[in-house]
Amino acid sequence: MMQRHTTIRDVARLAGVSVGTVSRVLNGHRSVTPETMRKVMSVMEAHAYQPNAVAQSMRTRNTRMVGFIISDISNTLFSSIVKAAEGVLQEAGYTLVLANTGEGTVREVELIHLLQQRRMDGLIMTVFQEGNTAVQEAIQNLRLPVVLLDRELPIPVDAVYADHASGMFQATKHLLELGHRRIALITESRLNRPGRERIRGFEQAFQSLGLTPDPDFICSRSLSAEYGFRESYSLLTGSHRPTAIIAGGNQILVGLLKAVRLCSVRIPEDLSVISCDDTDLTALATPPVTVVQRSVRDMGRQAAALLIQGLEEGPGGEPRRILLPTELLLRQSCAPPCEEASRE
Amino acid sequence: MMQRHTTIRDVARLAGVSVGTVSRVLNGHRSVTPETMRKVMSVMEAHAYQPNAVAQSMRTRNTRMVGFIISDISNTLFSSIVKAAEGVLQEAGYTLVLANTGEGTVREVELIHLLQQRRMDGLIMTVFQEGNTAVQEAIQNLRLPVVLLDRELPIPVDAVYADHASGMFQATKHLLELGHRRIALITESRLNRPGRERIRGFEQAFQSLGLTPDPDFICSRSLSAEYGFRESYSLLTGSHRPTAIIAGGNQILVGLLKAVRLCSVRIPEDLSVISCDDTDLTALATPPVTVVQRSVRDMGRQAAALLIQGLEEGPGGEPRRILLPTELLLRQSCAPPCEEASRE
DNA sequence: CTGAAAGCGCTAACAT
DNA sequence: ATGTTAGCGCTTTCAG
Repeated sequence: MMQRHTTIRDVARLAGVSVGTVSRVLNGHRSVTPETMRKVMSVMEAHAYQPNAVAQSMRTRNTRMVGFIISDISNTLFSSIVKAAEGVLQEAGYTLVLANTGEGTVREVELIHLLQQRRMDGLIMTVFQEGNTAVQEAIQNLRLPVVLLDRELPIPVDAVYADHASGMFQATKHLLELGHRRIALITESRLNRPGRERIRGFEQAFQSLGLTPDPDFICSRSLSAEYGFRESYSLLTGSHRPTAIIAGGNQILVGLLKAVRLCSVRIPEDLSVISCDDTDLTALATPPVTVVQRSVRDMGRQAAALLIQGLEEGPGGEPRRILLPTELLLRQSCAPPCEEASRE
Repeated sequence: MMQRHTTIRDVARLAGVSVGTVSRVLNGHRSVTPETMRKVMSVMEAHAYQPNAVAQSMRTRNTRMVGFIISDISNTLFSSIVKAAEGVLQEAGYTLVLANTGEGTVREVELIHLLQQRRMDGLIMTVFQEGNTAVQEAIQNLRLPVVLLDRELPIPVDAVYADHASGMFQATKHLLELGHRRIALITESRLNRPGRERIRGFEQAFQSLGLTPDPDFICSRSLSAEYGFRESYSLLTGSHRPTAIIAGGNQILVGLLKAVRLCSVRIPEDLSVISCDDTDLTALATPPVTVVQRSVRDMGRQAAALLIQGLEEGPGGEPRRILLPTELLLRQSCAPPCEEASRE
């Protein structure tokens, strides 16, 4: 399907030099006479010569392409990370190859292999389930620089983490200090780092006051909006209602707000709400939602920077781990629990 | 940086056959004895042989990679389109290469050339400004299947459009029928198809009732949230206030809602609002926002399908254009204008 | 049905 | 400083 393009030989012939010389011009070697250089360049210009990157990759054994494997690129969190990473990569001369897994572990392994066949120089990814050994193996056999996003695997691999525990600690503490005791947390599975860390921060906040959270109020099975809705709905309509709910993820918040609307619950009078990750929705909801925020831009940039570092330094060396801060951004979705609710 | 991988020669040697035979097995040629095949396959298996796609591309002159050039992947509209397109492409054995332009026309041309050097089989893109001749030239010289998203260029190229005019017509008509006359439209520049079409639908709705829209109420210079805020704010604080505002894009709505909040304007009592494209925000804002909706999923899928078709059929043939429907989704952000406002 | 060999476009020695 | 040449890993004639 490819057109017949001008090749380095065409340029060489037209400029009256050898292919080696053209190649040297192309790669900016110093040992080329200014005049020869000029001659070659003008031929390239005139024929709009585009070096064939595939052939270059074949020869140099690197593609300057980086694979990005992600579960759902349409999630604003991920797309923001991708954008930031792509910016850094582009700057460094790398091109980003995107693969969406759609939350399938099988697909994930397939895509790792696919990108390996396509000879990516490195990979940035966030595995679907940390515990999956097939994926772990695939990554380990890769022998490529890999950077994990918010995932902790028992293999030596670079990673960028967000400090979810600390953010969740602050969020929970905030609610406790407002007087809440019946606080629910809806977050993704503890089988992945973010879920685990959030629950840890949540429990620690209770413990710091000598309290213990109600285990029935910790819902951690998925990060989908659907799950957020289901859990919120059953919490809000159950007999033992929480006075505050923390949504551990932007999609969970979407489900939570749907349930809140359906149940005609008022925020913050009837229910205090805190979410994780700042989005258009949290900023513009009524009332604006207090969130545990972090810089997704930093996450993407750091991941890309880490990968590039790994690419340039070559294999070996201790795995690098970067922990990015989170902080509580107060808005208007939290208030002391109403007396009636507290008395229940 | 690449590891020394098992090659087709290794496999051939180990299986006691020639490289040609291994290649035939790899490509599923019928003319291979079942036994030879088995032998070769088992060696491949044993050594986890991964054919080098770069070498294959070099030889076959196609990469099975498709470039996707977009201005802002973090915009939920675009990331949803990318996701849908990627799904279809993956299904067909193509891999998506993503390039974010960040709204720079220079960068756009550079990226087109970059992806050309990397020998993409095809391109899906949405140019930043239709009028830019440098980009038009770059696309035309590409000699590759290209699919444009919501852009109309004076060159023969496939494209997928949304029927913005029709949706905007309905939206405007809806407001007019509620009694609004001072309706403002904030949308992107008419230099691009969506802006042009939206304004066309807007004007036609007025004309269908023998009316003419106030030209001061048509703001069309950008699709950023910042622009949406600025225009909304000056509309809402001006002496000649609109009773309804239509946001021509999800980011413009973000700006509009910020201005609404700042000005303490009530929706829909003081101001009716309609937006374009359904998002979490429009569904969960208070009140939920009436929108001109369309299937972004279809847009991505159709673009990918069109490209694949172009890839398989080869060059030549009339450019294909697909028009996707839009429709008005009524929610609670519109009401008749209040008397006081109407009298002004 | 299978092997041998040419060559895709480029880079990097090695010569000169 | 520049030319010559050997591959990179694969597919595809062309023979046999």
